[in-house]
Amino acid sequence: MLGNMLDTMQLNEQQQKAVECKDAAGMVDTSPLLIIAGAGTGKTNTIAHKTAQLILNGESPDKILLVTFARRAAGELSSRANRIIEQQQYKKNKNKQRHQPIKMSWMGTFHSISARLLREHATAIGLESDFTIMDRNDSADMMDVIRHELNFTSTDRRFPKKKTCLDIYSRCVNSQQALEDILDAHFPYCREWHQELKTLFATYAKAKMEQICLDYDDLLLYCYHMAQVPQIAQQIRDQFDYILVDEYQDTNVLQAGILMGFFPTGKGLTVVGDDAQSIYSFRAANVDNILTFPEQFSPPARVISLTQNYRSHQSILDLSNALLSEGSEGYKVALFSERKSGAKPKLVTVEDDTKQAEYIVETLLAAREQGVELKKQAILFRASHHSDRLELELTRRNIPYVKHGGLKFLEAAHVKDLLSIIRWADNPKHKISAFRILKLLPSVGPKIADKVINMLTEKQYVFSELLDFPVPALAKTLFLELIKVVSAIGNNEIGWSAQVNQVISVYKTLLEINYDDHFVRFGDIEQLAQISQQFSSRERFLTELTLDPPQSTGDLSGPPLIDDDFLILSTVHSAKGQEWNNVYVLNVADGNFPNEYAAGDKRSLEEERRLLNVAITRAKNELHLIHPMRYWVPEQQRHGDQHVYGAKSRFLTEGIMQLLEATQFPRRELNEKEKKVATAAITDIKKTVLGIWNE
DNA sequence: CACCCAAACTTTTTT
DNA sequence: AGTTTGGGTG
Repeated sequence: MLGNMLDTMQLNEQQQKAVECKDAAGMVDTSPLLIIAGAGTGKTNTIAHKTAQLILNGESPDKILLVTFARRAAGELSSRANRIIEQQQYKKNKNKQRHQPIKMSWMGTFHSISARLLREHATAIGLESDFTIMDRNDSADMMDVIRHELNFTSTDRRFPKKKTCLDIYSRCVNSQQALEDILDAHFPYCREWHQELKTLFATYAKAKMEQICLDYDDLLLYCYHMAQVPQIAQQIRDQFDYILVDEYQDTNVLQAGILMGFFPTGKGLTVVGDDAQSIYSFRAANVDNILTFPEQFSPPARVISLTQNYRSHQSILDLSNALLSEGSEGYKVALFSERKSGAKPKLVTVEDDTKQAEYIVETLLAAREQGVELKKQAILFRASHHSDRLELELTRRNIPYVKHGGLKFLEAAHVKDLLSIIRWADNPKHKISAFRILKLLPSVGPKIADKVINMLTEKQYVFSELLDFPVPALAKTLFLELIKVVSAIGNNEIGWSAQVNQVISVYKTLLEINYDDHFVRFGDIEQLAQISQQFSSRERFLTELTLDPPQSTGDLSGPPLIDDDFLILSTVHSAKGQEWNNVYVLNVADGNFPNEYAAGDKRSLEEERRLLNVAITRAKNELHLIHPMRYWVPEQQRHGDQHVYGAKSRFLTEGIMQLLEATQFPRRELNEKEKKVATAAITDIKKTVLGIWNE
């Protein structure tokens, strides 16, 4: 995917230096290292080579810890490292014997590695090792229940929504900052609720403990605190000789704290990243982590920059370089490419989002005519809903596409239902799941569900005790069936695949009762059953699925999509690490790039600049920045149906404009001759259309 | 107490 | 356009 395939086995001088890591005397150097890898500079390849090199030198794969940003990247890295090892061994002894594929067991995201370390060392820190991991939705639901219980909802002023509450909480944890500071900086409109929020969060934390649940933030938080326990830290330190961390620019205080806690001297530690692509501050990522990394150690860590870009041609890089140089912080590494010629990036001004959609469809179809498959083109945008108008147009014209960062498979109500049954069986204390399932029974609502859960608590979480609970008559049969299944699963009376079958057979009825479109939904359920069998156990299934949710429905069924050629629609955030021949960026106007909520604060503004930079540097050949003069803003309901006039993005300064080719769409009026043809044609067509009635 | 409907209110990006 | 809240009905 990345870079030029021909270059896979060959490294340039900078990459070689980053891989080899020897000191002046030619001795192996394990002192801390920072690799600044600009966009498209073959970062993945370099890390893969480095890993392969270590293994070829005799290092055990089990002693290498590889931390990536997303699971996707981990898979790519591992297969590439294996390819390199295979090639090298073949070169060395020319034997036909294929080596056993290396299995890197310690490879994953900070969250998944943390989960694993916590399960292993749970007893040492007084934690149950079979904790349930809650995804964002579970956590939000739990927040919701608690804020109702605390009576924060029935007040004259409206309390923040459950998701907002969770966002605030999450930010406090991940940045390790006080609630008041977070509210002032990022949620000023919730400031008045700070006392209630504090109570809410305290109760939420307690509830999680009672129900043996850890949310995403807890995984890091617990691990961070575990790293402060000297004996455990030492044990984990001894477990690893080399630690490689990718996308370091997007780590937060907790993640950096985990690293520094376990590996304070930085021995064997390599972090890789690009501060110019740090775009996750809303998740409390802190660019300072990468900016100050070298000074964390004495002597300071070495820094190697990769600056040769293998993706784009020079005029795209010129734009990126110029954009970044107008920013106010960072390592400011200018990228260069050997491809000196290429079309100047375009800034296309269109009237509104309808015209924007038209322009894109027209241009990308023209490109396809020229031989650029849809797959090699992508539409990028700031927020998920920005592509709504375009999606309509694509559907109308039968252009297949896949959207990343949109509605997730796991967010579909029926998928959540099914998972809830399994989760509840897995962890009877998991109230959120229990509540969700029970409410699906006919004539069972919040009150009855609550009673059932209380009963279960009283009876020490033994499911069979529920069998004679007085549920409403209508619910009786289903209720009994449900409890029997859940009980059997919880006790592991049957194997994993039988468990799934039983759950589905109960849920099928519930699905039919609760959803009109149950036919369509059942398809997803069957798909989920298929996926479940790829995992060896229930615990693995639940953990993996919450930590690495599939990006789109297409991910699950594998490659056989509707068509083999399809267009990619993606948020800029989800587009990280990817590349396409032609890239179209939607709504490049003030309000989006930069986002209006970020424009006030200097640091957020810089992040917006980097976000635009990420979008730009995805393009290999053609880059189209589209600037609608008016666009629809759904939040602006104050005056009803309203368009907002998008001012030109403040990032497009005069210097930047020099590097862009500014055009209009529609390009021009028809000339006289064309007008005549058009008029004649439409007259004829109208005649024909009416003609059929006049026969 | 469950369920349905109408009105009010919305801050983007995601492991 | 989707979520959340409150009110009315059965």
